[in-house]
Amino acid sequence: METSPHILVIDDEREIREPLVKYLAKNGLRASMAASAAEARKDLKTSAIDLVVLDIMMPGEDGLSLCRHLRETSEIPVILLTAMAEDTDRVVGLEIGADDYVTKPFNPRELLARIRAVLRRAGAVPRPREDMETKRLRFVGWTLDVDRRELAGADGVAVPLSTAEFRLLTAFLQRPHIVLSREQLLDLTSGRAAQVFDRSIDNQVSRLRRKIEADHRNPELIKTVWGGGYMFTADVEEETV
Amino acid sequence: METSPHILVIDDEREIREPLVKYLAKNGLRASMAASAAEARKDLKTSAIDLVVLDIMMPGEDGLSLCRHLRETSEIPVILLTAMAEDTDRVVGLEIGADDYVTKPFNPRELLARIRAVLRRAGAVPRPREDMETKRLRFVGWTLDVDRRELAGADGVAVPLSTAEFRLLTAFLQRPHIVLSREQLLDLTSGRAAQVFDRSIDNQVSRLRRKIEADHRNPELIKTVWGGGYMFTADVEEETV
DNA sequence: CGCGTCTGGCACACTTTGTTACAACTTTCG
DNA sequence: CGAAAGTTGTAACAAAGTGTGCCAGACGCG
Repeated sequence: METSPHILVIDDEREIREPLVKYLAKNGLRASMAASAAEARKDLKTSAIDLVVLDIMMPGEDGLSLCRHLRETSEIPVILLTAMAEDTDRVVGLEIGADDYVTKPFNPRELLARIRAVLRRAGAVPRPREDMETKRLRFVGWTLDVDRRELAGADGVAVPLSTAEFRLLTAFLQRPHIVLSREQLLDLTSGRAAQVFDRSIDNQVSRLRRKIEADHRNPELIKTVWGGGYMFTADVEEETV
Repeated sequence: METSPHILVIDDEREIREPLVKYLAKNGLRASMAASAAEARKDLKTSAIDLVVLDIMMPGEDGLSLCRHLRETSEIPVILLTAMAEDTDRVVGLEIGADDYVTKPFNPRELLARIRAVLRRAGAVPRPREDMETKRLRFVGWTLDVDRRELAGADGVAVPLSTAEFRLLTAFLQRPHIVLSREQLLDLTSGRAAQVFDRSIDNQVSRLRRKIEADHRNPELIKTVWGGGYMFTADVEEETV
């Protein structure tokens, strides 16, 4: 069952906000609205918003500020509404991380097309599935029980994993056959940014290899991509319980 | 090691094309140009293009047609250049899958900001350069498993490949029977521009030949094209799993 | 044949990665 | 509360991968 994307329209002018939400709903999108940045922040906390349409000029906290905050704390795409058609404003908007902008007055059909375009791009990203009902991940005989945080070999014998090892393995298993940089892996496992000479991922990979590779000197599962990062090379089978 | 994104500008008007490429290069991007859709298709085959800036109105095959083709066969982002500022044209462009558009005459700085914005979004995704669902490439007994980064001989024995060797071989296998210049190979394998006396590709070819040629003194698979580059001469069979 | 240019291969320098050791920190358990 | 065990990041060194300089030989052209 496909649930339609949830759009949040943030604009202080009711004459803009309400018709727009109606129009979007009529075209198969779920749409909510907020009349201020403060109101929007509440909605963002309590709803699973997929995309934000955001007016720049608003009393109180303005759109650019909220946009910046969104960019820092989430990956929710933002389309800016701007009254001015000046180049500098457009550029500033894009530079602080908005995904697109539309100048007022706008053609609703064009805005809809842009929303769909941005959603399409965002959807293309292999996003970590938060609605993971998957409980077990299998690969070449191994079984990782995500709920119990347990890894069992083909013979059924459990191999204890530390927290970091479990997170690293999970990150790999959710994204097999693609190269993951150290920075990405660090982000996925601990959510922190890399130091200048950060070798912690190397170390964790080394430790994980000892536990899951037949010969940790000739790794088959976690391959090194010189100058690129690491890649999990086995097929992964998901088992939802 | 600088690996700046590689932009392809496609426009039939030299007065647009050339200054734009210069401007992009001045701002830290690698830029190539094509004067027609046909020329562009060639470049797209032999270079690792990260983003396309595409004029809609061109003699011969027009921009929309090429854009549609790009969207069907790859995930390379497209920014459209359009002479008209009419809503319908914008919408059509976005609906067939362009990532953004700019109306002529355009402000170079704005276009640059849009290019950066689109690249940032695309860059978040580990980009599959080709629409490669292909998992195995076979040639005269050899089998390259692209997902596992493994090369196996006719006898099934695996030959270890380094990252650069793997990338080089993949570049060849995806473009057999075509002469590839050193510059193109460098672009395809490491995404960087060539130095003045760059011999790294020669070196990698030499190393690769030792691994896959029966007699690396008389290469049969990777032939040297004097003054031109290298050419992979065997037939390649793709196996999609 | 002679000349300049291009290519193959080697050696070496440099970068990146694997591994070990160790210190700092957390958790467990008495 | 404190000791013991386990976990994790940093540093250091060894090993592997990669690029550059060089030279001899191959090639194209007169």
